[in-house]
Amino acid sequence: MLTLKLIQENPELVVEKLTKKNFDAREIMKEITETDKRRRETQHRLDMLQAEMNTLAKEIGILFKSGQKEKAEENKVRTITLKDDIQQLGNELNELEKSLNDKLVILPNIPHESVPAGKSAHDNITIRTGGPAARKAGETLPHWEFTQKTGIIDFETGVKLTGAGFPVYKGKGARLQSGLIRFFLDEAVNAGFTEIMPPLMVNAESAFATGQLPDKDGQMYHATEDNLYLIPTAEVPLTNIYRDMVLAEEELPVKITGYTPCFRREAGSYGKDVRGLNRLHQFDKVEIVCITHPDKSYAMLEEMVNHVAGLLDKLELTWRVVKLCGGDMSFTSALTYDFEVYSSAQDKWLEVSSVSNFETFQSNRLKLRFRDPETKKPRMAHTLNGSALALPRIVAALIENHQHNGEFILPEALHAYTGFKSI
RNA sequence: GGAGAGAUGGCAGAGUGGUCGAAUGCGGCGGUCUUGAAAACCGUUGUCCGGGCGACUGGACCAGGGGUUCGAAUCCCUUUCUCUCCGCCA
Repeated sequence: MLTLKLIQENPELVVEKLTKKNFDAREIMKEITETDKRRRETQHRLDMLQAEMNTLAKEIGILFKSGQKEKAEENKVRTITLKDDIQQLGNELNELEKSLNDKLVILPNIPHESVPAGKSAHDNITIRTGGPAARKAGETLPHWEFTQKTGIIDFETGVKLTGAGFPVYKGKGARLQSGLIRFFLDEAVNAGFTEIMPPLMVNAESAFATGQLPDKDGQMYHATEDNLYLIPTAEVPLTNIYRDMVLAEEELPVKITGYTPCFRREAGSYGKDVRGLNRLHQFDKVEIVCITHPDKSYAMLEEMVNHVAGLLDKLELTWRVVKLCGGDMSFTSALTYDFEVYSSAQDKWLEVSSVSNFETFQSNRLKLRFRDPETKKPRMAHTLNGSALALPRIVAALIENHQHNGEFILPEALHAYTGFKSI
């Protein structure tokens, strides 16, 4: 959520910057400005009435104490209309505030100035590449064939147990999963992140604070009986740890990591893009989350990008980093880098990580602040997060790029984690 | 799941209808003293929303929501959470 202050002080700038996200904010901004103006006026009138009421009540109290009952009763009569007015204005104010909030919540985050204009993924800009040269397309089996042949991932049984998109990992397939998770966690801890094991379900308040609600309602599994949501990413519980907090400046930057399964309904996506591991309802991911001083968030973003690049290098995958264009960025992000790895078997780039700076967009909803030592006042911190990494497509890419004569040879970095070198 | 008790400022803890944003202690910050520090003493000490160029000023906030009352931290209802006991259980 954008801060009201920014909107009040510079509405034209907000409109202009949001055009990069292909979001026409003119109409909504006009409404916000008007609603805000009315809200302030109403607040002011209400405050005055309440002040009057307070004095009156105080006077009545004094009159009663000094035994002037008749005079007190006289004053009481005057409070009746005041009370009505206060009630009515209070309702008006509530409605204005609600209406204002409903409008504010619709506005996406303002993109960083370096974000390229564009409509779709085609307009993203590749800024870095790494890893070995891509293999020739078609040399290897796609992962869904390889995993079926070797029996390490059983999609059919997943369907039997739960439904499509819930695979069962078996034997070396399961060992590969748990090994990768520990590998990613170790790497994150070595890079200074503190490991957290959060709950896998969150309440609506948490889902709202990180922006999943109301924007992505319907993408999360919802346990209606208890009104809890299965987390679509560890970002939700990890970031919400710091909801409603004022941190000391020395506590920054916060660097935390966590492994969780992630649950996504993925309503409406079918077809060949969802084949095999490409899109699942439940998948494993190690997430990294940072909270920084506003001046240091972009340096942190680079650090996170380097961390992910290091992981992909150790896994000996062919990767590239793209800077997302305005049209392809998420609602909440100010700047996002996507990592993609090349799969020769599928002959395409698979998105395996997304690293973003949200600046104060999440903090504002989270009420996540730090105390500025200069002013001694709370000030909003910046939040960032990234996948480091999401497993399924990494597994797909590993299998599809590291086959030699029908055998999947694991990258050396994983040997200690899996206890075997090939499948 | 059943019975009972409770939720107050950064923390501990008073306050059971009026002048209470809230005693007191601890902590924090500033100062006096000191070569420096400690101790002692003095002062200060939340957040949010309005109004004002500003000094300053109005309002809200005692877990959340609703109610009673001229007036609620205090009374009533309700939700959530915590604790104790019982039951169940990995």
